[in-house]
Amino acid sequence: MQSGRKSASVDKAFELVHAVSDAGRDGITLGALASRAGIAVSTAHRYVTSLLELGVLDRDAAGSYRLGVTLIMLAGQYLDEDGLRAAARPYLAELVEVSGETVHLGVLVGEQIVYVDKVESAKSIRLVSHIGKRAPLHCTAMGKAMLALLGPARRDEILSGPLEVRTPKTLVGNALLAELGVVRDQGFAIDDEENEEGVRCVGLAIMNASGEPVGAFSVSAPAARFSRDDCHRLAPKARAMAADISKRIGGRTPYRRSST
Amino acid sequence: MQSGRKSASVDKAFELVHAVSDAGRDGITLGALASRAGIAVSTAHRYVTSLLELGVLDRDAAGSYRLGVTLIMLAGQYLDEDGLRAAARPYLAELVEVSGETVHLGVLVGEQIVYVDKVESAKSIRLVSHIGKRAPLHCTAMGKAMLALLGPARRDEILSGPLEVRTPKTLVGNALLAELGVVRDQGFAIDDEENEEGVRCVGLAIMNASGEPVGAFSVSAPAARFSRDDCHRLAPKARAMAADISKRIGGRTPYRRSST
DNA sequence: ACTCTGCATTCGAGTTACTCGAATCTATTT
DNA sequence: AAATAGATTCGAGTAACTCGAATGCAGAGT
Repeated sequence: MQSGRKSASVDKAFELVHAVSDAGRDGITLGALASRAGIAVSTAHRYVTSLLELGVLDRDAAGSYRLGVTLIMLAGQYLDEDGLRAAARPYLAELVEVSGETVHLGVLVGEQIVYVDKVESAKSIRLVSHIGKRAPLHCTAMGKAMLALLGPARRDEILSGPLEVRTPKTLVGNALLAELGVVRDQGFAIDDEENEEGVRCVGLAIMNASGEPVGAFSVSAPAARFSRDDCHRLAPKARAMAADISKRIGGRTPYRRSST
Repeated sequence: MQSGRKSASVDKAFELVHAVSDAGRDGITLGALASRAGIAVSTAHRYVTSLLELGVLDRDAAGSYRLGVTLIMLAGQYLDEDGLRAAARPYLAELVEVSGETVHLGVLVGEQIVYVDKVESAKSIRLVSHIGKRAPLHCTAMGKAMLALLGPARRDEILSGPLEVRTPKTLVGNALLAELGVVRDQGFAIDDEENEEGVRCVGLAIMNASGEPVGAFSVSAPAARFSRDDCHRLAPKARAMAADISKRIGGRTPYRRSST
């Protein structure tokens, strides 16, 4: 095998980083790391040495490996430079104003949403959430808004995978498929306690120039004070925003096509 | 040259990532990237191919390279697992309550602070700030709080470097050194518009078991409504918190030693 | 319509820097 | 003091890397 077109070292290094990431709060030892990543201990050690020096990984008091602060710095840089985020910010802020609830911005990554921005409402009950957190597509407002606009092939590929039933109200199978039709028609998605009990959200997708959904935003609030009607009342304004944001990033207007 | 103790590939890959990070909002081309990192274009291409596939880098519409969302996911994971952050959270929240102003948590990385957490005040004038953002040590409340507790050798090393004068009130040279003495004595630092005009902060360091400052927290507010007296009024409570947080992460009580 | 220019991508020869298992070192536990 | 678990170093062998040059591709200029 001569020169492939990518770097095995880089791939393995990030496999290690992900292994550390997956290890969670307790960290992980070198040996465990090596076996998870499927490489020899001594090799893993070599990589880890570099990653430590770079600050991508870190060691805790017990000597276990953790993620390092370099990741935070890079992520901060990413957020500073993210065009979608910059374009969406003012709209999100306005949406918090009019709704009085917390607003999130997410991007589509593989079969998940990654939260990249959040504007919190002044109200006291804070929904715990993190920038960088991931969430599934099928049971969130942002996710369903994007799924509804995805090409049928890609969409079915995602829907055919295992879909976690997170609450009694989570939709899967044909019910979900039907729901996506409704989402496409009305131009927004409602997560009616499908992802987390007691939390209701409205979500809308943002499109790029090729007409693919690249991200979405949502308004989330405790179900007790945020009814389905509230969602519908918010929708016209939010739809105009989704169109504006999409235009700002050079994309198309979402929800303007008929599709299977 | 036989087996060194670290991986050249990993080092170079991250040099590329940093080069992309430094490139800023406009992204960067492969050629420019290669020359900045000091490697051949074809080699850079190989690395970049892997980094793209991993989502660490991304390409924009124009084909320029940008940072990718994988960094956000990893950073989110880091924040979830960060012990200091977990230990400090409740205190920071309480500090926002009592002060009514925005509170930040930062860690010491090299000669800079990296912000890892923020709890915003309800008040409307929002100080723009980002998790992941970096700030210098010599002209911030967090930075001075940590500098004051750093070993003299390390401290002088940092102070002897070039120190940016950011505002008319920024302290450098002997004035700064004297100020650090005051900080050590009183157990907290005040940034009196030294980093940014119109912004005043109180900062306190958090220590690890070896007695080194590993992080700090600060209360920041518009100078107009946050006087030096306000800072002093807040100090006793904040000092108790710094001690508690340090203890929680297995560290010593800060500001309890005499030093040069 | 054609060429030019800038950049991305592929290719192939040469060799560096990687990979692995085993040995050694270090720290913690019994 | 011995045992255990993990980190670190070593050395032989070779896979995967590096570089310059060639090729491919798209947009700008004439």
